[in-house]
Amino acid sequence: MKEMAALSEVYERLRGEIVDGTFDAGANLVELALAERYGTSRTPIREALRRLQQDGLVERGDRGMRVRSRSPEEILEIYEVRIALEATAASAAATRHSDFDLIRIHKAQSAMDAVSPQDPAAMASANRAVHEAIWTASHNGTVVDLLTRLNNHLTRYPATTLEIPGRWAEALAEHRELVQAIESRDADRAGTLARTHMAKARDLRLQLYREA
Amino acid sequence: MKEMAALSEVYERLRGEIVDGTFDAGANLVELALAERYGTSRTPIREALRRLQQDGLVERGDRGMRVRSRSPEEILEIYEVRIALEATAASAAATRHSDFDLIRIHKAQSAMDAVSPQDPAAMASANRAVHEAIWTASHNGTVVDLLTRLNNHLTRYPATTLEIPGRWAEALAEHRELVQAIESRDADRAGTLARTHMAKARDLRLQLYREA
DNA sequence: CGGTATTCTTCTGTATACAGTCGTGTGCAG
DNA sequence: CTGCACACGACTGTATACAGAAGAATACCG
Repeated sequence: MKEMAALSEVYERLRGEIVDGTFDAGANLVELALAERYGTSRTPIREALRRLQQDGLVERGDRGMRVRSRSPEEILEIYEVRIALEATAASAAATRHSDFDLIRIHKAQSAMDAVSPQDPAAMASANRAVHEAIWTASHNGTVVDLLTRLNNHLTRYPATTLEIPGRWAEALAEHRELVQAIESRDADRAGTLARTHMAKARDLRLQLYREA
Repeated sequence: MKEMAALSEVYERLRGEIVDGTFDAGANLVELALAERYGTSRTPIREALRRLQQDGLVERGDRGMRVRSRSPEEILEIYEVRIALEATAASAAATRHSDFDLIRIHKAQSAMDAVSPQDPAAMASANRAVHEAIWTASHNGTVVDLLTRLNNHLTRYPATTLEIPGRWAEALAEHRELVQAIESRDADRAGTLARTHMAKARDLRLQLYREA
């Protein structure tokens, strides 16, 4: 195995392991332990931690850094922002999409259609791919960037709303409608559909909290 | 002079000097030079640079870091996002503001009324204070955080739209209307007003480009 | 046996050393 | 005078050394 650029390498791995729950919320991140884990010195670790701090994934405790934990209220706050940004992305995509953007969106959509509704990981990732294709079609790098980061916070909480009975089919239908609006360059409609699509996701998340 | 926590100290100073134009766009940031400038070693400098990189204020060049420059297109992209987020903040503020939030907003507003329309720096900062008071009233930390960062990118470009003849009075009027909507807890109206207020700012920015 | 003071350990923040890279300038040959 | 090669200088990426802070463990005294 070749030694990679430890700089972004460490950042990506650490981010991944925080998002996928390897380190759970509130866990103390000890630099030396991480250095050993990733086979580097403390220096690249510290830089990765600073970047993650800026992402809001990690915060300073009394002693060093720890994985930031998010209250249910904060999760809902994040959804509120995501709703607004997804709507913005969708209507921008309706206005500015290229022909190739549509190809990407359709591809992601068919992939999502083909996923077995029994495989939560595949479902989550296919769903995400569709959204990302739409973001890209917005041709607004800032929107893409912010939505990508928000997702780090939302995917950290395992239970996807897509696993709720009936939600998968519903999401597929909502995507279809949304994509259609984008294709026909109806910006207002695309924005509205994206908004209600994401608002539903937020409500379902709330539902999950209610039941738990 | 007491030696401060160099960690966040250096980050803040460097961010400030990038935003206010001390280092202009595209400038090469040499670690050793910065270390000398701030009287520390390279270590805190590097960590500040990593955080700024994550903020999008700085990017990796072939050789080290340089101040990221933004094309006019990108500036407009950022406005697009800001419009959406300001609308979100305003309608959230209408829904969730506390009594004290209103006090803060009114204070900022009177301060803005009292500013001489001859002093661009004071105008910009008073205007910003009003917006920040509204952000705070949204009680959505994520929105506040994102808007704060977007502002780093927008304030970097000196010419404020507020200096355009007639715009100052207009902005004051728009603020008044917006605050009124927030006070009367009319979320839809607050969102719409914020949206058009910011959209106007974007259009004026575009106007500035057109003339330049 | 309980509480408090003190030492010990651990870990971070900062500085510095070292190696590798990239660009640049200089010297040598044609 | 020009082209190429080589060497030098400047900077980053990575590792490590050192000091100080904060918590934990322990010992001492009531």
